[in-house]
Amino acid sequence: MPAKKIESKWLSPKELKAWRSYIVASRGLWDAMEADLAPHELSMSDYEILVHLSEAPDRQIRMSELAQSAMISKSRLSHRMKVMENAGWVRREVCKMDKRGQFAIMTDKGWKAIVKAAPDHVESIRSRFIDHLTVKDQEDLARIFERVSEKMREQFGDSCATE
Amino acid sequence: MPAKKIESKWLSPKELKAWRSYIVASRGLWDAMEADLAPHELSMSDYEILVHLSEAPDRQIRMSELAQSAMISKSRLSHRMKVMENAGWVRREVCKMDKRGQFAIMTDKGWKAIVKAAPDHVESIRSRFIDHLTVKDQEDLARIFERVSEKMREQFGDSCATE
DNA sequence: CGAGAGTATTTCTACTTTCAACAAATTGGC
DNA sequence: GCCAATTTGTTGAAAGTAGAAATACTCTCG
Repeated sequence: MPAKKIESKWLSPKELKAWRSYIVASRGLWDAMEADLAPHELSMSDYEILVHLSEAPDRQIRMSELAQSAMISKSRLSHRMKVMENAGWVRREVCKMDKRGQFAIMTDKGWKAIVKAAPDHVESIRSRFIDHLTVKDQEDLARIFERVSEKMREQFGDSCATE
Repeated sequence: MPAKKIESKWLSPKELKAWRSYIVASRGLWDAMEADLAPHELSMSDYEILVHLSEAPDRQIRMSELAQSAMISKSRLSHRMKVMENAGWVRREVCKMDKRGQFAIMTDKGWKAIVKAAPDHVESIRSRFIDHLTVKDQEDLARIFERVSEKMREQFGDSCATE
């Protein structure tokens, strides 16, 4: 049986514990932070979109780029943008250079919304996560997850295709 | 101003890096693992449900308990169970003792499905995550996320209320 | 016993997200 | 210049999800 890797042995206790703790905490953390953000009428995902938009030059950016940086599909971005457009936080404008393209543009109202939400969100990140880490922990986490991301990138181009 | 905490200062570079690396890697990891699991006609969430069900005594457990351990809402579990029931992986049976209740019961077919998927899933956990960690990393992660979970539990009972 | 309170689960409603087209515009070869 | 292939972004239908209301029991206590 010279086939694939037969090394699919089960996880050791330590490996299992690392994985389970990570997964369980992460799901809880996400839910808790969604809840923390809810008073601002924002989901974690919408917040992410707005942050990336707000960090773009002139607070405007092509839809595709935005989808990519926020790690969501184009169709999803399209749908969310429609909602946020109705809320008056963003507007869209065709790109002169490439008429297929659209620019997502953050409005003043959108800017104000994110500026208002940010301190609470930061406090949420702190109280739910950062405050329980030593500086060493922070460095370790950064190093570890940086590597995980890097390996994912080189591993397969697949699955990133958030098409 | 003795009010709440005004300490909502922004994150330090190290804090920010820890948070961003964690969030970015986690989203990528989740997507990649969903993709890895897809050939088995399973989502991460459904896999989780089946694992908890399979670990219950006699591979059967009350709906509420299952929802709680899999960290999903009851209505969602209800819906997924209907799907998995159609797939023949589980069945439901009223509880004799308390006729309000239902037991979720894993069928042989369900057991076979999870047994078949497990090795690939473990390989996925390894290749995407565990293989990039030293034993020290594993211990650190377990400790850190254990604490994060613990703090969430004691912090507020809210948001855990996956009611 | 029987009314009212409480519990377990499903169903209903209102989104949100995904998936598979689709139109429009651009690109590149010939 | 012309046509096929690709890229950009949108859309509508289908699937998924959360939370409230509905349903069907059980329990408590007078």
